[in-house]
Amino acid sequence: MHNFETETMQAPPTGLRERSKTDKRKRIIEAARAVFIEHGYEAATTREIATRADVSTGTVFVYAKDKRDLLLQVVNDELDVVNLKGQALLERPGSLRERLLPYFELRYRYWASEPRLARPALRETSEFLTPDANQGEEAHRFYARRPVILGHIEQIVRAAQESEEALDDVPADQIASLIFSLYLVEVRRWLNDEPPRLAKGMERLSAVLGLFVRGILSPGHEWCRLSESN
Amino acid sequence: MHNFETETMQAPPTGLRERSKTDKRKRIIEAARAVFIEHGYEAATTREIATRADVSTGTVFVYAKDKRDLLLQVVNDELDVVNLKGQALLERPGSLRERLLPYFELRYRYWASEPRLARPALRETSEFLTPDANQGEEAHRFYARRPVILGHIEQIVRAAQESEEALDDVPADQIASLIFSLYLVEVRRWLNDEPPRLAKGMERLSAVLGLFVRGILSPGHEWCRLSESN
DNA sequence: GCGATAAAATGAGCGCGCTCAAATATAACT
DNA sequence: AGTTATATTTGAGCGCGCTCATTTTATCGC
Repeated sequence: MHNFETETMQAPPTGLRERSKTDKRKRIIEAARAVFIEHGYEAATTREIATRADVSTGTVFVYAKDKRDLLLQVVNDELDVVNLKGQALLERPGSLRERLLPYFELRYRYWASEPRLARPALRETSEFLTPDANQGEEAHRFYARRPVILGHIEQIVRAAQESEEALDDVPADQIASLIFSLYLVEVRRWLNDEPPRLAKGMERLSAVLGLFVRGILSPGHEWCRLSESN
Repeated sequence: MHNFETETMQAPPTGLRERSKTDKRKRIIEAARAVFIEHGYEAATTREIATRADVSTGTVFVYAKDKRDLLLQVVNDELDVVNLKGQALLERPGSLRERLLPYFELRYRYWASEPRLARPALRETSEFLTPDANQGEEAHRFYARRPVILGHIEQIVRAAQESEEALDDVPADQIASLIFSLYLVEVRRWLNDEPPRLAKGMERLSAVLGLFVRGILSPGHEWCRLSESN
């Protein structure tokens, strides 16, 4: 309580109030991250998160709608970074495989880095959400990334169509949507491995995508050199 | 006194105890079904289920490991029937599409009949779960159906390969697994519609499967007459 | 019939996620 | 500086899923 800060150097453009608010928010989601990883999402208690963030249990729910929202806040910022890196990757040229796999590998790498976060995040977050509004802001942030990702994949597919690697008698967005579906099922399946090995995951994803892609490749092109498709 | 039980037609293998046990089990899962449908899975309380089944709250958890287990008990019996009908369907001849779509339609029909049950059942039940043992008996029953379904699909695919409708340079089980993945994503997406319309669901599933199947069909064959592939 | 024994049902109670009336801290005004 | 108005925090408390020591009930040898 010995706060003699009245003498501070400059007029703070951000009032004390606002600053302590963002401080608190940061403390809370950092605490949440730590506790989720330490005990696992289900076993983690919001009371412990509150204690570690040095706030009361009530305050936690001022900054997050519910426990699930807390989890999504933890991953959302990190996933935004992943998406940015993914976007950067789009600049690089290459075959369908050479562009698609690194794009997904980025995501696999992130999920692998913290399976304790990844598993519940992908579980709590069910397929192609309800457009329902009763979901909370962070849930919307989470789902808002999907059209972005679909856009990226579509871009890659379209490029392949224009270079005539892929047939263009099917709209790129349909192809992108199907590829994304396969990605979704495969990450989920992979995350049940203990632990999820990146190489194994990419291998299986490549196999599945390769199998699909046969149907859209132009004659003479192939997904993968040799027959190491498995 | 007049204990002429020795005279009864047969030795009763079911004592009073066992009979009242199965009675109770039936009452409980019927109550669960009703309450889940009435309030939705999340909002339903085990206390209300207990009351309706005319047992104490504790008894509910003698017959079910937890709330989720209750849900799975409700759907498991019904899904076994669906699987049986699916198996019967395998007898019928036809093209890949003519055999695959009715097979999945059976499942769509079931899920559509009670979306209040379907949504949480497919949500609580995450992708290809951990083969972990800490899951409860009913969860295992649920997942044990997957290899069966995969087997059915594989059978259909293999038949198509043998009739030379489909190429046989890819193992049927890989194809089956991919088709099942697409089904999983599509039902989930469809179940977020309010309400889920069977026709719409089958249309989208057909479109997605059609897109995939291009890659495995023999030249001269097609998934779907005309270009009503959407 | 009547204890003895084992199986099954019970419900008070625990810790959880989450709420909200009240308390407290900050800002604004005179 | 004091007063009022507003934003923020608080924690007792609620209803939930679930447990387990205790009580109730069915079975069996006599």
